[in-house]
Amino acid sequence: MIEKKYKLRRLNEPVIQKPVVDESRFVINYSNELNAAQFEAASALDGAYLIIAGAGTGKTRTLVYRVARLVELGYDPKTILLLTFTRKAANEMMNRAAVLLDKRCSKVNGGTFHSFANLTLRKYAKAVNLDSSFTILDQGDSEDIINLIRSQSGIVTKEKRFPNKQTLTKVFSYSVNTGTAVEEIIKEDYPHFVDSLDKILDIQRIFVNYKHKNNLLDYDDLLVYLNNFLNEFGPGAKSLLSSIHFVMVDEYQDTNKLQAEIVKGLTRLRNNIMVVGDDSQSIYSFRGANFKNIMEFPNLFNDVKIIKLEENFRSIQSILDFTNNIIERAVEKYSKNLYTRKTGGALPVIIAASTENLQSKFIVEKILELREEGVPLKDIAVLFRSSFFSFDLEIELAKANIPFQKFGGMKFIESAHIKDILAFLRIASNPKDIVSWYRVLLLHEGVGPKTAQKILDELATARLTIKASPDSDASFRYNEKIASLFQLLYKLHTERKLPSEKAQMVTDYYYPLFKDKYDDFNKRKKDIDIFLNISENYKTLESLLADMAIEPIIESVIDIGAEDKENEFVTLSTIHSAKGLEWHSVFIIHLVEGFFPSSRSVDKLETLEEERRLMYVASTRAKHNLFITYPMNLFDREAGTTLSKPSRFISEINPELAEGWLLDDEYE
DNA sequence: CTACGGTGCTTTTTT
DNA sequence: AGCACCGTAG
Repeated sequence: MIEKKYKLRRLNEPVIQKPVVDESRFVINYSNELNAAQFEAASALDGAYLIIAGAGTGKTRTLVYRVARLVELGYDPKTILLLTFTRKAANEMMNRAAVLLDKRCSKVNGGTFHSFANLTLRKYAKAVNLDSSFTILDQGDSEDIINLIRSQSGIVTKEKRFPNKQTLTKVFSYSVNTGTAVEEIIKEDYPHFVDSLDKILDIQRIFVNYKHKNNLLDYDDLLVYLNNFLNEFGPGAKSLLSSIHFVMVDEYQDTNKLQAEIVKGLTRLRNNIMVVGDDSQSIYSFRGANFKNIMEFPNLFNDVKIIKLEENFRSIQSILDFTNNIIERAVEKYSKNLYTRKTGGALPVIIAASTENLQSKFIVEKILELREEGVPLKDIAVLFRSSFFSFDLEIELAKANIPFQKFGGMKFIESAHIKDILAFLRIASNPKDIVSWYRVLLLHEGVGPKTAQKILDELATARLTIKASPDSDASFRYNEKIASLFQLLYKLHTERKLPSEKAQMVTDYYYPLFKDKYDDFNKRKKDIDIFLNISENYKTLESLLADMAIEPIIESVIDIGAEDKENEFVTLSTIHSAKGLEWHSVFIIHLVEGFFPSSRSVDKLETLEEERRLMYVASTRAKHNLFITYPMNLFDREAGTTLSKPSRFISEINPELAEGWLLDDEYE
């Protein structure tokens, strides 16, 4: 803490930087439209900057203005690299900058670490010893492969408990992202598996090999390869870096060690880096993010200038008091002093409902009431810790005919039927993609794991290749169905057609299998239509597949309530997916000890602290109204008991900062 | 070797 | 409540 205070003092030193710029040369009046701290950040040029931006302090606005200003100064927008947490965030920023200045701003090089890695690696594949047609594995794909290895290697015995595929995938990924040895993670977080360590490492080794052999990259590999590419600093990397003049990273508190290294690597040529973040909003530690990253940033670069944004433009005073009270209890943080000029409005409300269903009914009524008062549905959100918390509410909203859209939870591309279709296309793009082969083969009647493996073995020894029909001299006799599958794949692989045409071919082939496989195929069919629509936006199969893996664009329609999803809907969202967004009125539900904070987080200080930051993120989304609800009886399937204690995050709150309501059964 | 039905187990959060 | 794993029938 003492150290931090010292660093902050540098803030007040006179700004030595840059010859004075004549502000009148700009189209935009920067100093007028930004406050002092924002202006300082937005007008920064060369050098390293850390912007500590509290919730609602106009972080995005500041970045947008900086982009516009750099463009106005004559820098080529393509030389500005803007790394954000989601593609959505990047697009939004570029659009805003384009509106602010002109369309030059939409040419800015923006995206997530992963999407940037994807594009870079495809372009410079040779330099990192990759085939540029690599396939990207999402987490489910990785799990499938690990599961395959796990069950085939004969490593797992019934007698002894062995980590399941999710656990293994998590451990490996965490290891890569944080630079921690697998051994350490097992010892620390899974001590009961210490005995199996050797076998776990075996599986990891096989997994790494497997990916390499089959031209597969998982999310972590994208970052690892990019980092290596930058570190080796060969001709390719040099040419890339010479085309990047400014690097900006948003949501820096949610980057991990590997990403920090990449940032360092990206600035090898020019030391121009600006990172923006808020340590109090770091909520991705399960992905290896470490909020200490942001605190260590000043040690990573020379002469880091720290700028703090502290004026909150989002919330009214009573909400700000409430959220400050939550975060004050955090054990470790940069000290910040958020203030607002917005007064008026009511206190946040804490509502106790006797049951979960009553909680839902209350929210429905309140939403209707707000709409009466003129608050559009789009300005209302219901936030929760885990996506299944909203199941009951979804039913009630549907009954009341309130349109809603849910974010977080089941993704469109994670649904089995979409994964099926993608598997065909992935083989067409990368015939070495064994996971997809496996998935596709298993769809066929009469083909189980053994037969699939047999076919794959034939493929591996090249006795079998994708041809119009399987080799007659292959040692295995194939049935007609498999023969027609091979014909399809052959066409997909060789014919020059648009992705949408290929997608259509797959759908035609898949439809009968699909109808057999799913009882609810009618509902799922809509997803397929959506997918066909999406595919029309792409010129190459590779870009379609990469985007589907890296940028989960939309939600499965199965989850969408009413029809007019474009216009008016209430947002239901996990807190994680609500990051960076704001609404006039916000509900946070299920504030029950054991649910939020989750029972698996309360034993360790670090994880509990993260839950607290989650609560902070959730409540700082509210501009005007904040409703926090909890059912007094909530059945916990995992524990098999009913939980009834209000979350510590509400019982700890200074009672003067919120109003308390008790719901009885009048809603019944 | 696959299909199928029963039973127990699991369940944060996401690129 | 939905999926993964197991045992059994065909």
